[in-house]
Amino acid sequence: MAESNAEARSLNFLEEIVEEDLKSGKNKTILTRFPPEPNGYLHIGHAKSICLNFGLALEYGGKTNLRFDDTNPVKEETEYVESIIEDVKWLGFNPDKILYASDYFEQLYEFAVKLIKKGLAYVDDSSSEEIASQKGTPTEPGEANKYRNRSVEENLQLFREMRSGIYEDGEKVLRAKIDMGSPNMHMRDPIIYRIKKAHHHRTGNDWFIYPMYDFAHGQSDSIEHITHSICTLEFISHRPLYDWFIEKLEIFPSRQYEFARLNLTFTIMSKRKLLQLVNEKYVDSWDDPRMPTISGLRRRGYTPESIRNFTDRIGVQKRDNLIDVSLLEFCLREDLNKNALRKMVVFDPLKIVITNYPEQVEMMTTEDYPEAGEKSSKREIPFSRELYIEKEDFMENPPKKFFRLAPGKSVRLKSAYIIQCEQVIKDNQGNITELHCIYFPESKSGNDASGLKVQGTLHWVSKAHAIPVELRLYDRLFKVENPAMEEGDFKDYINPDSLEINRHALAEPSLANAKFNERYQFMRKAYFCLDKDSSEEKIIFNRTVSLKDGWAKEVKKG
RNA sequence: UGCCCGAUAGUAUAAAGGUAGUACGACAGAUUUUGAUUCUGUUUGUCGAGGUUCGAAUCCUCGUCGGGCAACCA
Repeated sequence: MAESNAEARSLNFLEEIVEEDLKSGKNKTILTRFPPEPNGYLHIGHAKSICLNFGLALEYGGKTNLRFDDTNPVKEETEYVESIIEDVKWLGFNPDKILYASDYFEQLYEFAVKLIKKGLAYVDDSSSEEIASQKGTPTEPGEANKYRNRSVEENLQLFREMRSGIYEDGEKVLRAKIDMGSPNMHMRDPIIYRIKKAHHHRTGNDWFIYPMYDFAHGQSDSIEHITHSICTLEFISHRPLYDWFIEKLEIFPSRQYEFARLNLTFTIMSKRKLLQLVNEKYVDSWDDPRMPTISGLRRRGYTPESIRNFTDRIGVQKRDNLIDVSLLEFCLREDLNKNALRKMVVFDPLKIVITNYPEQVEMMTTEDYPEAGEKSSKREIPFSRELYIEKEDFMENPPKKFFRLAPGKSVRLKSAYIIQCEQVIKDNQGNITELHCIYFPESKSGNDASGLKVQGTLHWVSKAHAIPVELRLYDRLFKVENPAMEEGDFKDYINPDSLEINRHALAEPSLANAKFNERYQFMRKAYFCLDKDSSEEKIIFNRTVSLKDGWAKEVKKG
């Protein structure tokens, strides 16, 4: 992956660390890991972490494990495990190994015993409230309690009993004996094992005690010989603890490095809030195309390529950030522009009759991938006397800069003829019902001998051949840039117009064979993909992202 | 009023004591059988005050501002 043509490419801080460790001989090779807790679906923020961890390993010839941090049985489910594995693979990465912290429960238990034997851990009978109050606050030191001085033998006995299941949840915990006066809250004798008589998604009912994050994560890293354990900023204050356990347990010295998590405008990244949106029906599901989840983005039509590209461009640093969603959309369009099949779909049909065109069907040839130029595959589209164009592409009294159809004005119909509007037909209420136009036979696309010049080109479908489709038009989920930072409930800022369903759109006939793995550009409108709700009777497309609309901008300016 | 992170255009991200650059956005223009794409140009920045130095975004000091830390969550 190294850039050969840019030897002076600047490195991000993680790449610098890795290069230094490789150069100094500290590591011969690197091993990273992506460590999700299977308690929810992955989102675009996780994609940044995945790309970072896998990307770093790929760049320096190392490997990456996918390891589930499954130490809290009450929150974790195999449904989440499966979705996470699928999402990582969809993004284009292959874990060297798929592992689980729960695989190490026995070993972790032995680590705890070792700590007790060294006089560095003790069983505490205090209640959760007592422990909290004894812990002090960030500005006041904590204080030791009477259990802190239990003998090694007694601690060993008690810890064994905790495992055996004779105590109930909350009766006892195992704590590391460090420093109740530490300015770092995490060093004030952190709890490392608690009793939870719960069913675990993998170990079933084998265990009554489970290790806490701080006594599982670093240890798992060490067991796997992870060289660079990359996590988000909020774990910085855990690092002294991470290192303390490695030192006292005398195990492989994995090292932790922290980066700033991704924040994106007009959405939220909290798993808890995302779960709330699903549970309270603000969205249909975890993979609702409005969700920032990987599965939502996938269903929306995002490509793995565009997401990987995006994470490359945003870089990685330790400062908080809020990235403009327009950058994500730029990366998406960049990819789709190259790879989406062009199609014609009329969203809001207006009938036109070509009065001088015979009652016949003529097949027009058009390119599937205009960006590919001559190499593009081609397809044929039926053209006939009665067509539909977009309502918004006609104006009876157009402003000067309107390049589309108007009485007496002419435009080209994409890949077909130039037409001129002769007559506007209205109903009793004065609504425009159809347009009568004439076409110029000499102007046929590909061998235009008319010499006519037009300012606009419109998309169209043939009335007799068009097929009805449903379009789901998605917009941003929130009305404000940073919902998480607003006053009050984040749900008050949900965009009520985040989904608009169009049931009267008409598509060119080739779309009857739309495929799930294909991306489309409905010309002059937006990129779309087939939705999984589609059936034989109803073809449904999701709008992935709109095309940039220079005209809309012009209109807005007035 | 403890400890720990951090601060470069609107948003991100480079510059490792020596010309503040790049991308996205915005704006203007060219091209265009998609008002798309492409291309060209313009715009805007080192949190503040001191210090070290021939020279500071970079090193030091003191501030200011933002974030994190007091789950038997991860």
